[in-house]
Amino acid sequence: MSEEPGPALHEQLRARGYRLTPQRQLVLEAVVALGHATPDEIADRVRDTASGVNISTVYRTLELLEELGLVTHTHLGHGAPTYHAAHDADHLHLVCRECGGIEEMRPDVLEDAVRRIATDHGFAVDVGHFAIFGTCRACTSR
Amino acid sequence: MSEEPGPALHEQLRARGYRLTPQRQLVLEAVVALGHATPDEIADRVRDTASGVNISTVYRTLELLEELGLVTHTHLGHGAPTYHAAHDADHLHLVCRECGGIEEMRPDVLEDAVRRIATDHGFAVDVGHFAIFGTCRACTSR
DNA sequence: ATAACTGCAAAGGTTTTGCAGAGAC
DNA sequence: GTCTCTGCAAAACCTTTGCAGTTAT
Repeated sequence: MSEEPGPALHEQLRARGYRLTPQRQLVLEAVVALGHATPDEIADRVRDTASGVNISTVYRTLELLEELGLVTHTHLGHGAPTYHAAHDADHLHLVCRECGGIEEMRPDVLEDAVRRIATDHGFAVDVGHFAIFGTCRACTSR
Repeated sequence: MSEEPGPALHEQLRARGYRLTPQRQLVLEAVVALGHATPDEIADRVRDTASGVNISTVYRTLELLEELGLVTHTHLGHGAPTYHAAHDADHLHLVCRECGGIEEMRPDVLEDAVRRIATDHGFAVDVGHFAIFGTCRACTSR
């Protein structure tokens, strides 16, 4: 595992003139712990662990952490976006439109396509950032 | 062009016990005419053409038309979803996260990946339904 | 001490819902 | 005449913003 412990966050923040606060640590920890989570779920999680972090602070913090490259977000459909810790962002989501289920998948399958899109369109694909919609095995055979 | 004129909609609706209303025709026409549009843009368009269709009717109608397979929607990011007429849904969207620009692309590049996802995961990918995020040529060189 | 950060409350935008009246069949 | 559909208004979400007080540095 290439997990970065606390101090790294501190450095990253300071390097840009930001400060390390308990809230920022808690939000980052929650994202890491939850794996996948919406801003709301993150706020809930933090509420359990500590005195709580206001939802607007959660939003502001997620934006900041994303700017620092520590988390990323994905749109899994209609509702709120899903946040991941950056270090395990390297997977795809298969979202079933029938049952709403979400599977994860290694991104290898798209390597070739990504290369061609870069060549043909000069577009650098961010593979983790989108969900693939369709129908899962269970729903297909129904 | 394989454009279906009015009567087809009537049949499709009746076959499922639904009714043909002016609002439904207008919304479908607007989707076809606009190519890409959010529910709000559709409502605006319809407002010009006729006496207007209430926004909640637009939502309800889009849901219905999607159920009938006449339109599809795509999540192009944060905000509102984008609707297309089903017959020209066969393209992909490249969404630049820097500038917000949207390019369209033929879906051929993904054929192979789609086949593999079907084989490996039993998941039937709906190619038109997702946006591909990344950085476009202009923003890369900036 | 200073500037950044947080919580609160209010506002903004999008989508959904309940219901009574209008309209397609 | 039915039963569906629409418009309206309210509510439910999700996210952002202004501001005054708090806190990291």
